[in-house]
Amino acid sequence: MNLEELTGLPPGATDHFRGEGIEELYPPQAEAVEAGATDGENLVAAVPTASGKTMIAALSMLSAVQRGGKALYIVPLRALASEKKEEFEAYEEFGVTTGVTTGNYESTDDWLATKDIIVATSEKVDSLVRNGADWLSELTCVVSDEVHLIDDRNRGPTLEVTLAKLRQLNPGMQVVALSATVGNADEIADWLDAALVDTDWRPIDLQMGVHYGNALNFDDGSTREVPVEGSEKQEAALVRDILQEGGSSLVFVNSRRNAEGAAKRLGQVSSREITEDERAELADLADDIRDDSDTETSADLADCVERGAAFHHAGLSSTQRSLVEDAFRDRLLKVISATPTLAAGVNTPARRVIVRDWRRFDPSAGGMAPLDVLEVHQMMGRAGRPGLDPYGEAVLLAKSHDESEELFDRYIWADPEPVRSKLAAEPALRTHVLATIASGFARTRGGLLEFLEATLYASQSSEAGRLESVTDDVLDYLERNDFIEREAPRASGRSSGSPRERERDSSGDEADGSNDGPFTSAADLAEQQAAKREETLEATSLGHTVSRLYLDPMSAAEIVHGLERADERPTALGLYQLVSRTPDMYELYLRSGEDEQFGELFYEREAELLGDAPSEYEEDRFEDWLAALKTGKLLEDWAEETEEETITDRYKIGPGDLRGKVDTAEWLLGAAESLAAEIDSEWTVAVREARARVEHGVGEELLELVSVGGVGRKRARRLHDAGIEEPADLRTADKGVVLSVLKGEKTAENILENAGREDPSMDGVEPAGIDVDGADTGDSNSGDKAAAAQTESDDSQSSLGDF
DNA sequence: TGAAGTTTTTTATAGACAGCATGTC
DNA sequence: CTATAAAAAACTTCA
Repeated sequence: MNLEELTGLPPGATDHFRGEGIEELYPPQAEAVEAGATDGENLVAAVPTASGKTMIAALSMLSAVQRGGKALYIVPLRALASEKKEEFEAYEEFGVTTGVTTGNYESTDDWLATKDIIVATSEKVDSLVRNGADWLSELTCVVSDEVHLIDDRNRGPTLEVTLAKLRQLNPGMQVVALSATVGNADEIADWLDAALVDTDWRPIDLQMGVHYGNALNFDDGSTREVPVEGSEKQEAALVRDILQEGGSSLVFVNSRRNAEGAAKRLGQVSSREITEDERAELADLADDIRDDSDTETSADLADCVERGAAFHHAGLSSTQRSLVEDAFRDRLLKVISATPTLAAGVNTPARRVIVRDWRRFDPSAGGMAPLDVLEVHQMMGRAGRPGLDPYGEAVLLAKSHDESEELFDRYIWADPEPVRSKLAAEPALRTHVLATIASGFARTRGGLLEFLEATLYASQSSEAGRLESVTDDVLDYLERNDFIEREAPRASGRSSGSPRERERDSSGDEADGSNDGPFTSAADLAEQQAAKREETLEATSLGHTVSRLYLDPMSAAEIVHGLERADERPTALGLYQLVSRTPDMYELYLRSGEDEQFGELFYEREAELLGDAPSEYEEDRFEDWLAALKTGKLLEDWAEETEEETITDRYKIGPGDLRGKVDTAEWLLGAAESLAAEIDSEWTVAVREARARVEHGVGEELLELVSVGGVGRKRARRLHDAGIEEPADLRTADKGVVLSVLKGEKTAENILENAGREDPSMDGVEPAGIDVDGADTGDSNSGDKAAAAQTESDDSQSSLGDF
């Protein structure tokens, strides 16, 4: 199908696409258009990665906008949100505007309401639905990218429920679901009342194969010699082989350590194939990486990068991740070894993809479990850049002939697994049931069940009554914790109930008519059931707060109980441990030996912890408690200005993990603050302070200073050491002192200006000797020395409790 | 006896969304 | 119940 044949797009859109070099639609795209993508028809497109799924979405959204509507594009990752934003912002040249909203992107409701296309993560959309954003009801088109993630145990239910709610909110709305090729795209299409485009067509050839011995055997029967020389590993041979043709490669492994180890070894391969110019650019890139964070992980990464290789996993900071991704796309980096982060994330194609490890440690399976076919296909789909590579190659590694055969059967010839809803899992249900009640989507038990019936879970579930019984358990839990109130309807049974639920009544009792059998007991039962369906559900004020804050109700319950139990003002550590033991905090596991170490810490500081510790004899629960204490201690270290490197070293985590923990704690403590206010706790201020300390990573005495723009944890400490204790001091302090503390004139001027000083200019000011003004604390150390001293004294990792 | 080299045992294991109100070194 | 790499420990070798 030719671009000219498209109708219903905004004027200028066709020219825009032609400007991008698009003349003709790919077959799946044409098929989507024929199925009504540009006419507002529902559509499920199950096509491989990089086969132009975004174009299908774009055509649907643009035609919807042209008809005067508004479109929403749901992505699974924040990184994808910014990627799509860049892409869609180009539409502004013909007058279609784009806005993004994710947890950390700035966005206000009125601002979004003016945009034609909005990009958001599924959680953010869920939150918007809960908080009743007005513009949601103006949507005429919703695109859900990577919809197969409904299968994900943690985040799938959110997407599923969100889609169901959006559909209930806007009955005529177009739904376009983009999926990887999965086993049951037809079921998803059924659920969404959508047409189905299901194909494995790809714009460039993808050859899949298995490397064994010295040969690479492809699925089309062809073979390529790739000899393994000397003691090198298979992946090294494969990387070298394709690099000599000028192609880069992507190696998927199953652990962070393996990713780092492989990158180190592959650096020896890649460093032989880079030019002098590239070497210089790589050195710059390595410096950028070192600048971002001075931890061991960064240093290792920088060392690899200098040789043209890199590793990629969630322990990297987001800056480092995008530096690596960009450099790889620019062909500067020749090879990346990565954990599966990269397969799901932003687009980073390579000529050759090597799936080295196809098994992964899975505690629930009791050991190593094979990866899903879907997952391996997602990785393999990263092979080949349309228009740039002649073809893509995806290679699995086998160590024996048998394994080679197994890999062909298991992954290359195999179809991906079907997508199964995970909504019935209790943690998911408890969150979404509360949200559904709080946002007024359901006001009776029957209404709730009716809503749940519209989910994929219900359409896939064969086990009758399962959803209902789990729902009842969840309702009990929510009522027990004071999040909802339930009220039985008046005994008369068939009365119409309260006025506001009348709207639901007509559809809520459809099953009853057939029950007028001769046996009164059956009729009684039916009546009882009908009565139960009319039970009213209402969120309490606390329940509304929990739902609005986007907390797991269980987290909220834990925090509320913890605060209620506190007789004295809680310490920072107490609060950090409290939020760390909620299910919303991603767990930090205890390593061997650490149970003892943290057991000791526990006895030392038991009094600070909120609520009752589980008995030591309940091993599992006690261990969880200690694990939370470990996380809490990490946060306390951070809030006591411990160096980043000391922390990453002590807890054996990457810089990205530290940021992640701090972010989550900040969010949870913010929520805890609202909860404290809600229950009239007297510790609201303590919570706020603990949150502020985590946010900035500083001690209590620096909180005022860090509120000045341009002053972070390090500068604040140095200023404080120099006797400048609060923003007001900055306005009167001797400029020489300020300059010597802050280094750099521009920084100093900028900070003084932010502090509201009238004459921030540093012209002609000489730095004063630092020890001139240390009088206040009697401590003449510069911040540098103090920081250095701290690092040194922290070197003994074995005793955590002694500072 | 002790440094250096080799084999065996032990150990550990992926990912990352959200509130709210603005900005690190 | 499954794997694998790296680190640590145990053991061997040789001057």
